[in-house]
Amino acid sequence: MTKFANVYVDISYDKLDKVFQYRIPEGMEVFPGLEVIVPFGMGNKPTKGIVTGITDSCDFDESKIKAIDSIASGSIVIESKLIALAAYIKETCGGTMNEALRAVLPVTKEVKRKISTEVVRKVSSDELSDYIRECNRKKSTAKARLAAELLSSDSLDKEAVTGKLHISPATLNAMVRDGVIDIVSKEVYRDPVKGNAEKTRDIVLNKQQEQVVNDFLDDYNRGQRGVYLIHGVTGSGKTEVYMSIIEEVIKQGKQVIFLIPEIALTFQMVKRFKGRFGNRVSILNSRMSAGERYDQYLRSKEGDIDIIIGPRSALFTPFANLGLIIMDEEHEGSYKSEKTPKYHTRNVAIKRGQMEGAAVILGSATPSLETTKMAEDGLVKRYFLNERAGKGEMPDIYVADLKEEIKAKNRSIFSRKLKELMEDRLAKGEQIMLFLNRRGYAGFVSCRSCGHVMKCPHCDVSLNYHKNGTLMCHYCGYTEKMPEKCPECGSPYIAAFGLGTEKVEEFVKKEFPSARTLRMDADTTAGKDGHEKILSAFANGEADILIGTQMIVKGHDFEKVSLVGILAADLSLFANDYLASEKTFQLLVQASGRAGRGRYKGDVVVQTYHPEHYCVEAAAKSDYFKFYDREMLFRRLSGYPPYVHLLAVVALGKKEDETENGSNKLYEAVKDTEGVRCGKAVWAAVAKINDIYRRVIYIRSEDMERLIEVKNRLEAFARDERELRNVSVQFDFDPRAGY
DNA sequence: AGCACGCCGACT
DNA sequence: GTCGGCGTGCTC
Repeated sequence: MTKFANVYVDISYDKLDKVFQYRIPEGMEVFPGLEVIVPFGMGNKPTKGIVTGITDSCDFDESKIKAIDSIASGSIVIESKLIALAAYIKETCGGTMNEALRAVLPVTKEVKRKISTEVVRKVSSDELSDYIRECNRKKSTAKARLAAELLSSDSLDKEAVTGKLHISPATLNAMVRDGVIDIVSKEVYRDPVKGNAEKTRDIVLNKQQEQVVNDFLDDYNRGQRGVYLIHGVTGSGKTEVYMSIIEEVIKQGKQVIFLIPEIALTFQMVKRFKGRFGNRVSILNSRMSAGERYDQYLRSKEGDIDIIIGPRSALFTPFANLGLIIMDEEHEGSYKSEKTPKYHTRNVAIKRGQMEGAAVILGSATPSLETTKMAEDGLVKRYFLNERAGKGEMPDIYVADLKEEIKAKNRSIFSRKLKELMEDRLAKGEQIMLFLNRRGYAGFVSCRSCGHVMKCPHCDVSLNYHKNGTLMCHYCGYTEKMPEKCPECGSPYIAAFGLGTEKVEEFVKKEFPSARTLRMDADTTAGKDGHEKILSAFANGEADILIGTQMIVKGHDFEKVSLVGILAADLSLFANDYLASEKTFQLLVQASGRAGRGRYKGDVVVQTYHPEHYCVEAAAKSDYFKFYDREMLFRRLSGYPPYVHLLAVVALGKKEDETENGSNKLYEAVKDTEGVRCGKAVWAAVAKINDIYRRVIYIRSEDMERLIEVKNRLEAFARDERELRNVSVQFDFDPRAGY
């Protein structure tokens, strides 16, 4: 009987996002997940597509059905489980199936296996010693050199032999003829994990950690596969708990996905894991080469590794028998995809866990409100770790009221308390981290005469001043020279306001001339291993003070840091964003967590104009639940997640009027939907980015299903409505970014 | 997206 | 009279 295949044609175009049916030719073996070449369109252009299903009958005019051309060579077979996961992502997050398929496919094409050539010794050590003597007698120094090297190891990499040892191919051939060596080529996996494993020390769990491990494994061994939260203070040893659990899970022949929020954290995590689990651990991320990625994909499929470590894309590693997904620092915003489909890794991880019978562990010192709410609602089993595991004590946290500093005529960016502690630490040779949430030299540039603010011509934001005399847009990267006079009124009194990391560095150099500084922000980490270089330089003690943005607070563990200064807590606290308090709280707690991880007692200074803000107060006392209760009250009263679900419908267009008009049409189409509350279409806070205009509609409902229905209706509407043909519509459920 | 069909301006 | 402009519509 003729069979038909449902094929998603791999063209990244929204309006083509549906299955096409093709006849499967006699004798061709086709199954879901396979990539095939099909004739497409009037020109029967050979086009790659992904088979998502096989049917006996077709729902289309059979005379128009074409046959599959061939099976795509060198393609990746997607597990059918991952296709189902892609369908889930498409349904719950919006976007096209093609986009969802691409999201679950960290590897898209086969890359030729790397061939490694080795020089292998063929004779015993004794015979080899004789051979060396013989060579020396004949003055065959090259042969003797290689043979001597082979005394201590059975085989050597050919590249090293021809390179480091300066052995010519002719010599090698002669030695093959002499019968002492062989040259062997074999396919190997590329190893993306450079550097050596951290030496393993025996990890002794404290009582709290042990309890968590035991309780989890009790559940696990009974076949229970739920979602767990480990809420542990910074330094409480969550990683040791994870590793003990992982050890047991892989003993049962299952595999583990370990998610981290950022690629930059891979290195230090993988070092610890390699020490414990050897080469059964690997990594997967977008900075790896296509070949490296392909190999890790293959290794996971073929059962060559048990643990994969990586950012959110690693969630889609094709393990045969997935037993556990761990999401470290689960509160981090980077777990939400910023491009369509805008899925949250947590939701997809929980879904994959359910689909494949794997447990999910979420870990954080400052869990997201969503997760804590799930725990309070009994949907997530929660463990607390409230003491530091090692010798480190919790740091003392001082809040410096910047209003008081002004009253005391302190014009420095450092409060008196911070300055005093910095001097103390510099004198003792301990390290300091200074955190400021704004890169560049200063903030916006404006004219003191007329108030004109320098803005990006492509985006609806002000330009930031950088020290080399350029103005830069932090949205699109546009730069221009700092003008000498105001382009509006001609006044020379045009100047930069506000404080950025570059300027902080300058202040430090002025006030602490002997201190060595390092700066880490988007500008200094642009290169390939930018993060790593700066972090390892700091870890090696090449600087006394590390100055940086967000990125310095994430999970790094520096023994000698005993002081953390948060220069302007208000910068993120008063961002125009319902997540401002949550982000600030997490930041303050995580940043404080960097202090006093080793044998030095840590101090933290938080500088703010609003010491009475609940977010600052709770962070200063490290009181998560004080913050949680206040913030949940705010979310409930103002109608924000996790109390309700929020859907941002974003209309994007090249023309201002088309975008405005189109978004208004979208609003008209949904405004009377039952069970949802729909805001009018308004200009996004940043109304233009990269010359694309942005309008937004916020829709709220307690019921996620309702919002998904709304999304489906709007997707269909946008596809069919003429006035939306030049406007693209994107969906963002429970957005973590403001629009 | 691509590609073809289709109905209006400046060219051999 | 025709070559080609890209608006519109379709792709199993």
